[in-house]
Amino acid sequence: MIDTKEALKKYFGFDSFKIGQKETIDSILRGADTFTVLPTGTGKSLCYQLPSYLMSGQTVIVSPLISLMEDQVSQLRQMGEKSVIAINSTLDFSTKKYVLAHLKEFKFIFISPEALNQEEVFNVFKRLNISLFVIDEAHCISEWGHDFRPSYLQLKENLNQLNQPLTLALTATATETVKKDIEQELFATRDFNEFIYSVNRENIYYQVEECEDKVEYLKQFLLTKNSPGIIYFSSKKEAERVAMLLNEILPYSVAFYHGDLSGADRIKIQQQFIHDEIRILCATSAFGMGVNKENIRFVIHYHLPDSLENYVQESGRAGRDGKQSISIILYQKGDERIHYYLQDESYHQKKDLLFLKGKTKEDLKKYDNSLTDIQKKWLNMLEKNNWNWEKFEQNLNSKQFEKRTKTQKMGFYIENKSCRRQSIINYFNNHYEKVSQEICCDNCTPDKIINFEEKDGTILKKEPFNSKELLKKLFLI
DNA sequence: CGGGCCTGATATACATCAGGCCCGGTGCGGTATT
Repeated sequence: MIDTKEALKKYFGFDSFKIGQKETIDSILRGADTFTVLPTGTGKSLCYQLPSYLMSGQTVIVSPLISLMEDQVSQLRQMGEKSVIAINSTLDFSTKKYVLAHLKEFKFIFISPEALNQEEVFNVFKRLNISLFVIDEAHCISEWGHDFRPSYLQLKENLNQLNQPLTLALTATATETVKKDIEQELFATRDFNEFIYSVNRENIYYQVEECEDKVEYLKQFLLTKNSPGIIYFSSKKEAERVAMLLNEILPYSVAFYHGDLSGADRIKIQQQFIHDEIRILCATSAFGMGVNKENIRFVIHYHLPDSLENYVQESGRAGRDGKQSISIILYQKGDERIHYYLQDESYHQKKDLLFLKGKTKEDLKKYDNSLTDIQKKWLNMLEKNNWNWEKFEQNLNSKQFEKRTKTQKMGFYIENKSCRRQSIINYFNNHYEKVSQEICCDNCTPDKIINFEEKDGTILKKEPFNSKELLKKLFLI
């Protein structure tokens, strides 16, 4: 038996494992497919990096974001690992050709599910010697696979064609739905080990505020604070509007972050936030995955999150350093309707596709220009699945219903008068876990004063460059 | 889905209301073109 502890010291310089790591690594080294759920973002990459060093073949890591891949690549390179590459659209044509021709020489290969499904790429993967196939942020299969990023549902077929390599799925979100989807899509015909750790984040206080004037609430809250925080919005415009407003009245920088920003702006703002040059970020759900900022003291939801899964992901970005932090949802009746709309919207896009049923390939070419991106991808998938419309329509209806139900449950959480922490834990199906904390939530311990400010926190001066940048953006619209 | 806003009709000189319209998240990709 391999001494994993010795390997940990040798390759990473650590003396002991963090929670969940040893169990996961031992399982992989025994040759068992593994599904691991760890609550925070820290320490998950070691779960595949260490076994990778102890096995002779190559490790493939499927990752949802280019920025995530690049983080991991540079982290490995910093450790002195040269044999690492990310395959995605940032590679230019000739580099990509070169990399594919020499892919056998790389130990760690990061790739997006879309890139993996390009024919010329996948053909190369078939000839690799894959000792471990990792799906990082595996909840994306359930969250995005059914509509937003259908390539995630191709992984099942990819694994088949690669002769079922040893597979590891990693995530921080594991409701029954997510687990079911991952089981079905990745481990359908195989036994696998499952390691699920509590979602409870003891150092986060949970609070819900029903309020008419959310901006006023924010002003009151923020004027007495001096710590880094994120405010989540379900609309890009509103995130920008509130960021501008707060930037005027607060003595430090507030910026906004959403999917319309260019890649360069995203990187810049994220870096400034990580280095405390920007103190508060008004963001949509575009922000956060893979962001390792330890000292975020509060996460406020200006709008209702669309599900407890996403709420836990987003609020969980507070207090990575283990210090007392707070998560507040500002709720106003009707906040949920945008989610219902957006869920309908993606449903209707699928429904619009149904009129293509029965048409020949030649017929379909005529419509090609009028189809949305996502519709084209569905057509692509349907073709690969021999035009199984029946299955397609069934999925369409059940996924729509599932998403709506999740938003409704988020609404129940708001109204709930019992312990919020316990509600979250129950939702993630850890019913046997009973919590009781001195500092817990607004329902359990409303009288406890939450002091999460650093005593010696100094107010950094405003970055003039950045506020100018924000103003420029506003006037360009 | 549903709140907010504009428009036009009504009925009568200033306001009210019905009806229509608008708006809203997440990312891969080598799309074709100035």
